[in-house]
Amino acid sequence: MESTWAKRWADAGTYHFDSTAPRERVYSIDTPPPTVSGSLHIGHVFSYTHTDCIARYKRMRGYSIWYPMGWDDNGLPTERRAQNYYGVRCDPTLPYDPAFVPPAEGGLAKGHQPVPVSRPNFVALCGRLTAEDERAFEDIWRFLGLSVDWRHLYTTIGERSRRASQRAFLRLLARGEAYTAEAPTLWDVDFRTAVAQAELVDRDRPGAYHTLAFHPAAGGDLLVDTTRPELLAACVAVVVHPADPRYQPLVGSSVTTPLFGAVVPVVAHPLAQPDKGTGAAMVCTFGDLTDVTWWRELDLPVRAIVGRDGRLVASAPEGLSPAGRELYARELAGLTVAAAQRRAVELLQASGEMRGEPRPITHPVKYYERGERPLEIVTSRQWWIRTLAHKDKLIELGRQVRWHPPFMRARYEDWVQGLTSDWLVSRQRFFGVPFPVWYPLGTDGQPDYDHPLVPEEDALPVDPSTDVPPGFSPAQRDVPGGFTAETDVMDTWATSSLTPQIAGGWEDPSCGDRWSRVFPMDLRPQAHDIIRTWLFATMVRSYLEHGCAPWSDVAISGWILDPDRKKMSKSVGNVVTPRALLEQHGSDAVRYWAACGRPGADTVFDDGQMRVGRRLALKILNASKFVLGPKLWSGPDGPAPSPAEAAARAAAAASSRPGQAAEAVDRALLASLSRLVSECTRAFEDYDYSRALERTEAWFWDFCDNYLELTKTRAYGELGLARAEPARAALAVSLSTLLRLFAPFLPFVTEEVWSWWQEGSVHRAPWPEASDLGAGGTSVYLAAVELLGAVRRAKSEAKVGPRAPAKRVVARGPADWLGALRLVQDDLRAAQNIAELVLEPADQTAVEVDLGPR
RNA sequence: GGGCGCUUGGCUCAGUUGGUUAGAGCGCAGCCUUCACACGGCUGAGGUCGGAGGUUCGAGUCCUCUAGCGCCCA
Repeated sequence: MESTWAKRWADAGTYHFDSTAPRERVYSIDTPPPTVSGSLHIGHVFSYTHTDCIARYKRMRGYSIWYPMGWDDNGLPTERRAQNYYGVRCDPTLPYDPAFVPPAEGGLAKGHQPVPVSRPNFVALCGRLTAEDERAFEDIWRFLGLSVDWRHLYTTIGERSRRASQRAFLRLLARGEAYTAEAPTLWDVDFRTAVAQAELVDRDRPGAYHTLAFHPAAGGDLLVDTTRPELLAACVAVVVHPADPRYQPLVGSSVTTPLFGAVVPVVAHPLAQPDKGTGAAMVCTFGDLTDVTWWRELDLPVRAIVGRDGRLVASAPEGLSPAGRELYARELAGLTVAAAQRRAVELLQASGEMRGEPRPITHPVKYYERGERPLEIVTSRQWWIRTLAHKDKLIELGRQVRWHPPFMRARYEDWVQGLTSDWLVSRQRFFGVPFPVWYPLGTDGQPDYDHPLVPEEDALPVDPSTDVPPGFSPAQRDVPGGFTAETDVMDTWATSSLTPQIAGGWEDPSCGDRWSRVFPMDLRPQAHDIIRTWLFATMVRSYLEHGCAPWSDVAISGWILDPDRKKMSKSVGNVVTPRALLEQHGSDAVRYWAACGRPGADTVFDDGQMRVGRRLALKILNASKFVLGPKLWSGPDGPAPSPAEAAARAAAAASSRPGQAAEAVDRALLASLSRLVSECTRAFEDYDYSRALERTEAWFWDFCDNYLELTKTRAYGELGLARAEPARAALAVSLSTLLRLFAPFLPFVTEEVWSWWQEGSVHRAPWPEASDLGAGGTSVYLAAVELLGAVRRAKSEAKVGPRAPAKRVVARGPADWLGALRLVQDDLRAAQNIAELVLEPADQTAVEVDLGPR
């Protein structure tokens, strides 16, 4: 069923966006592009189903739905796979080679060295590698029934993305919102790249305090505790708390560092913690982020000793004594940080300037979220986008957005409030969008970073390693008086933060005026773990480029937990692949499970719930067979009509409105249905799809158990055609309504049934209107259900079947209840095979069932 | 350390602005098979809502404190 309908929907363009719809009739979704490395997992199915339910609802409400799909192929995971798969190594200084053939497909043989390739070549290889995964992803999405308009597929490394990223960057540059600066930068020595604040994680790690003796001019010792004695040569100050009485006399004086003989000031700063170690800390450039703060706020010099390779640099920094410089060069230069620490401790112990043994502690250390070694801080030239200056505005825009669930906004605000630096967007990687920038070279061959050369917007996208800046010739590359290319690429978030612009066709003539019809968008669905990255970054870009929030609503989905309540993730190895599940249970069933997950709530993976979904889908199929069955639609002359004729009669009945001629119970049923429609509509408007599903499901089950059983005899015509017709109409109207209420959740079974008797796709059918179903009370129906239940209970206790005759049933109760029952008594007697139904006034409601002799 | 969320029958969860005997599904038990459905149906047992205190005529539903779990940020 899945493949059949997926193909028909594609052929018919059922989910196509109408690019002529005015903005107020458009509902636009900023779809999260899944990362194309490996495979989708069940968590993707979960959250994308939520979005699809919303999209389908809005479509039925008459909106033209902007619902593109994207693939996030830009980034480190793909880069690593491509290196291994093709046996290449990217060298961004090389020019493009159109005839390049990679040395391997599927991994390099042992002993062969990777071949260096230019960045454009490397990017092309990454594209080849991801193309296959992307096909598999699309397959699964279609099989799941996402109502995506596949004509608007985008990728985050594709030409459109590169053009949009570069254009947006150039505009930021022109407005001064993007800038380069030589600044302390968190650096991963394994990946050899800078890392932004949003990509940091704290991990607990063993360390040790070392107590070092610094030497005040006045004599004696100033004891300083440090976890990083290897950075002693980079020490530029000793810092103490301003209110710490122990060190008051020393503040403002100078001390000499152990081993290296540098003279450094003793300074006061509130970030020094009196209760930590001796209360005096050494400031190094740079051991951690606090050092950076001290360095900046106290206006200290730079003595950098850790290089980008994670080893101590060859030459000692300024400021050391001659003996200190020599010691550094002889003993420490070239060592890794870890080796340098061991050596430094030996040297300090030998000189007597370390007191006691190291005291082990466990403390949080900053890591790159993908990294395996603690980050170092190096000073380097990087590109930044201003965020600190816009914090207030960003928080205000966050408040303009409706969050689902609302408390998720706190995550965003906390993050924005806690920002301590602008957004670092340079990455020293290869598979990404290059900065569209070159630098002029002076006659001395030195680049002038303050006056970057930029391309015309018409020329985008460019790769500065191959393309040439305006007014220069290729021969001037890297020669004095010529130019040199920026070799860095942008952070992947700098591209994916532009998903509305990329997909929506911002400043893209080939997309016509689409942009003005889809932006600002209506919905950003995403998971809560990337609020600080993707959501935040998108907000920044939208604010800086358009001055507004990029969407009106944000729907945050939860995670999938395995039965032990652990988050399912690839690294833990507890993921379930979706394909097998979809085939085993059916897409509708898996979607049912997903849609049961409340917005924002982490949800346990539960295939029992999928079985329930499958049963529901099957029940819909069977109930529909009954309602549309020829036997139900026979005319006065007896024989059942053809299936086609029955379908036509049912369709005609479904479009009828409940008239006064209808029996009371039929009107009551439709009134109940009307309330259901109101409730579901309200729930969907509030993005509470799971409530809509839950209510519809409960109503449907009651409809099958009670109304169907109650009116079956009458609907079959056994009480005459005149009394059959209103029941048949109520059945047809209910089915039509239910199919549409279920359609966002169970697109396949509802479409299948819809096709039996209706024109067009149920997914383009109008969402039901409560007012079409009549008003009025439901008490007749409720009374009937109550009596039905009582008789069933009696039969169950007597262990007889539901069709077993009941000799006499006495219903006692208040007059209005009895009055209600009187209006359905024929149906009741038929449904439960009751010979004699007696209604007796009483204060208390009670039902007495006499099944007769057996 | 700060913030957010969760804690309702064996399991997974609903309980909307506080209001009569706390709901559902799964699981469990019993029963029922031609007439839409055994990839089924009906009926039933089972909780006093993490703990303590408070507001109120009345609290799972509001307030305070507290415990456990989870997530985010330090």
